[in-house]
Amino acid sequence: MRKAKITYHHGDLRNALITEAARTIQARGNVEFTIRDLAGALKVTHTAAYRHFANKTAILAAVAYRGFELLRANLAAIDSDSTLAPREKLNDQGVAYVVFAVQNPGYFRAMFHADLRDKKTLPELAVAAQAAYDCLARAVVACQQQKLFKGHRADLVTLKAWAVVHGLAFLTLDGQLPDVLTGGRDTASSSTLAAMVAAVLASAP
Amino acid sequence: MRKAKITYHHGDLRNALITEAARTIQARGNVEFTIRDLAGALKVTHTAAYRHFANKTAILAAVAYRGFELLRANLAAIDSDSTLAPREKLNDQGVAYVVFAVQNPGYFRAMFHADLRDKKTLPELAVAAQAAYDCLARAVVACQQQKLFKGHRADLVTLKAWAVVHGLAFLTLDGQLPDVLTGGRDTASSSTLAAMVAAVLASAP
DNA sequence: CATAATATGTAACCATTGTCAACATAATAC
DNA sequence: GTATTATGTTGACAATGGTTACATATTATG
Repeated sequence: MRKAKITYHHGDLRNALITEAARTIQARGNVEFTIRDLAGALKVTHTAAYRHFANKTAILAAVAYRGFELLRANLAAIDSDSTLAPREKLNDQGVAYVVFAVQNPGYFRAMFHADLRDKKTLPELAVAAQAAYDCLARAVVACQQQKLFKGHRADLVTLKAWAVVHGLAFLTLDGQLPDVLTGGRDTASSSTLAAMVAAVLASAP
Repeated sequence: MRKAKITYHHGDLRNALITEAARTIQARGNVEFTIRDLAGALKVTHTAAYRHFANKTAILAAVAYRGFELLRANLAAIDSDSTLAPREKLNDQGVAYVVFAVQNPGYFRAMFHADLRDKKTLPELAVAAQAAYDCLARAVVACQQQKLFKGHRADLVTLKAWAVVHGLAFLTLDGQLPDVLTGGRDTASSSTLAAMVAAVLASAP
């Protein structure tokens, strides 16, 4: 559970704080944490955090950044899998998006928090977000090169694909899924969830 | 901008507090407000709020409840419009969902906040939410009675329809829409937004 | 080993904020 | 007109929580 290199007092307080912040957000279900609680969980004084972050928002930004990186890595793995057809890539990426959100709600919620909306001041965050989006966009373009989605604008198709999984992700996280769909099963199991998401994506309209 | 009946000191402090809370949430972009700020904006002492609400969470719940009611009313109006074909109803409801969210972000964000997730303790909130969902479900069933979406499960189709618009709503609110889509235009104009949403919904897949 | 650089701890400040108790006043009922 | 209730105010408490200044411990470096 702890970091790798214990080279100093704590070892890797910066990363530990990010991880703990994500954990806290996940536990509370909303983007709220206190520096003091993070530090307390790591057996460190709360002011130690200021050696690694300028302020609280910087911690949140770091959580979001790592989240975008993780998501991008997941999507990129599918994108670069040469055994998959374009349509499969698109579907798999959609499933992966929801699974990521459900398994990493702490990161996912941070990624879309209002305090980080001002992308101009957080350029690297915008880059990371764009990189993840580009994976999805590539899959759509590949589909169209196979004459799929004919007559549809690629950017609109991409946005729709994103919107479905983004909506599914938040509905799941916010406990809004009708019971009929989960069948009482817990969405904690990623395979169950993946099957469910795939079924929804395959549905009309 | 003020309430109708001025029968007492403030007139209708309870409703005014709800409205002001929604306004504050909208302005801040996240579900955060203080009782003191609400009261201050209404030229009332902050403790006056306790004459109408047990605590802060009760205010939030009232905001969410009114939100679900407003949304349901919007969707129900489309649902009961006999001049519309089932497929049109479904589309129009989808557009209406996003437009509602963008025009009433204060209510919309409250409706899905973590503090209200415990539906068991807030039965009337769950009822209001279900009523809104049922409008959408009815449109899907009507479509299927016209042999649309053949071979697809009605509940999955409904969920997908909900997920798309829910995702679009939050992406728009959170400022995640790629510029290419908005074309630099502001989503504040509901007609522009409606056209955009309709285009996305009409896209594959 | 001495010293600089880095990381963490101590202590305190101070603004914010939810909540409560006691009191005051306006609206309504009888 | 007086009693009653609904509504709003005053004042205060206690907890929270971000932030800073300064002291101390640990490690790296030469």
